[in-house]
Amino acid sequence: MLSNVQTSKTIKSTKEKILEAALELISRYGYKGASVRKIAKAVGVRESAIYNHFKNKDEIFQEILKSLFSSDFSDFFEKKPIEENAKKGKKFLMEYAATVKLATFDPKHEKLFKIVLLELMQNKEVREQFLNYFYDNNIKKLSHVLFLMMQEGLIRQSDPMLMAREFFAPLFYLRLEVTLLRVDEKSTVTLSTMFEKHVEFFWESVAVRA
Amino acid sequence: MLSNVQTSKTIKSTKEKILEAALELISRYGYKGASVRKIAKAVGVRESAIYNHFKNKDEIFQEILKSLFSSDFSDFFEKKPIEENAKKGKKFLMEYAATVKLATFDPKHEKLFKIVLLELMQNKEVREQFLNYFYDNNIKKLSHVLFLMMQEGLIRQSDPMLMAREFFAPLFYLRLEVTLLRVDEKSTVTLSTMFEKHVEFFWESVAVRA
DNA sequence: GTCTATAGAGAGATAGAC
DNA sequence: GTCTATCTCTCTATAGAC
Repeated sequence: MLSNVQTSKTIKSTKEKILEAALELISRYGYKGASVRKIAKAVGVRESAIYNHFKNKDEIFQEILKSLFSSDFSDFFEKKPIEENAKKGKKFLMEYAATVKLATFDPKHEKLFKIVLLELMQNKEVREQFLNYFYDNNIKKLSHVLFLMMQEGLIRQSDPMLMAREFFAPLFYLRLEVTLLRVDEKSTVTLSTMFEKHVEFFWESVAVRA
Repeated sequence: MLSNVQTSKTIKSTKEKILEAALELISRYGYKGASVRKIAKAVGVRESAIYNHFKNKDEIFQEILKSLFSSDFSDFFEKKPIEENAKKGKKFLMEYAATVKLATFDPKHEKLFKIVLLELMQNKEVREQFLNYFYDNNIKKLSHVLFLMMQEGLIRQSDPMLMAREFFAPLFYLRLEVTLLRVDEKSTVTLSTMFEKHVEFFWESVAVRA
């Protein structure tokens, strides 16, 4: 697990250090570009020492893969019953967008997102996790909430699945753009306000006026 | 230029063959994964022969880079004056979506799109071309058309730039999903109808009812 | 568990014969 | 313009001493 890496004062084991260095390097250079040499150097050990903790390079990557899609929204939908969320209407969508925005600018999540982008075309596992993750955790659950909102009469009738995609896609594209700009350390101020603007526009598009 | 590669009956020069093989291999394995060895093998010559046509591997990639963003929409906005497009309303948006759909399923464009995805995080040039291309050729020009549609009273008043993003992002996300599915030769039938559905939904969201 | 040393494969690129 | 041969570098991974 990479989750308790940040727990301060922890005396990191070599294994933890390897995972940390690998995450950093792979998010920068991709799987191929992040050589065992570079990882070892970043940790401060010899290459051979790596193999005391992992069978091979791929096992390091597999360990990181586990945390790729586990964090962002794992408990976003769980913390409150979905019916409650639906009643909140626009407020819920704002919270959702805020969660995406947070993940976009959070260093750890940013690294994981970069790895997804880097390996999406190369790694079948990443590809399938990507498609499933966004489908299940975003489109599918979103569509459920939207369906309930339709029943509440808050938003207009439409295909909930389609509507969920329409809500989700601009957030994804926004996240992609921000991530790319940040790679080159370019300003993202214009884009960072777009998360909220998107929700406003979307709500304007679907809300049923009383 | 890669543009006349398809001209049938052409006796392809070695240089053309190299570019063709490189396009294929890079779109599959990325720049790093497409080694000069593999390219030479695909062409049917020795590695050293490659260097008679290109200074180095990077020069091959640069040649391909040129065609990355040149094709899709280069003349889509040019063939008709923008004012005419605006008057067509929903019909114009349908044509636009159809163009994206066509590019999504066209083998040549698909390869180029894959290369963009593969190198987006690795190559600064690709990154900048990506951001500029989608901004200029899509968001910016789209926003112009949408602005005119607002003036015609066809659609509701809003920030044209924001609206252009809202129209564009779902198409991009759709293209991404389709491309990923096709890598693993999975069915894309459900998604392929989404291009039109998106336009319907969008129009429903912005159209001014008479 | 870390080190040195090394194997073995694959990468990009060049020299020189034909 | 293509070939053979070769150089040099980097990569993943292992053996064996400490």
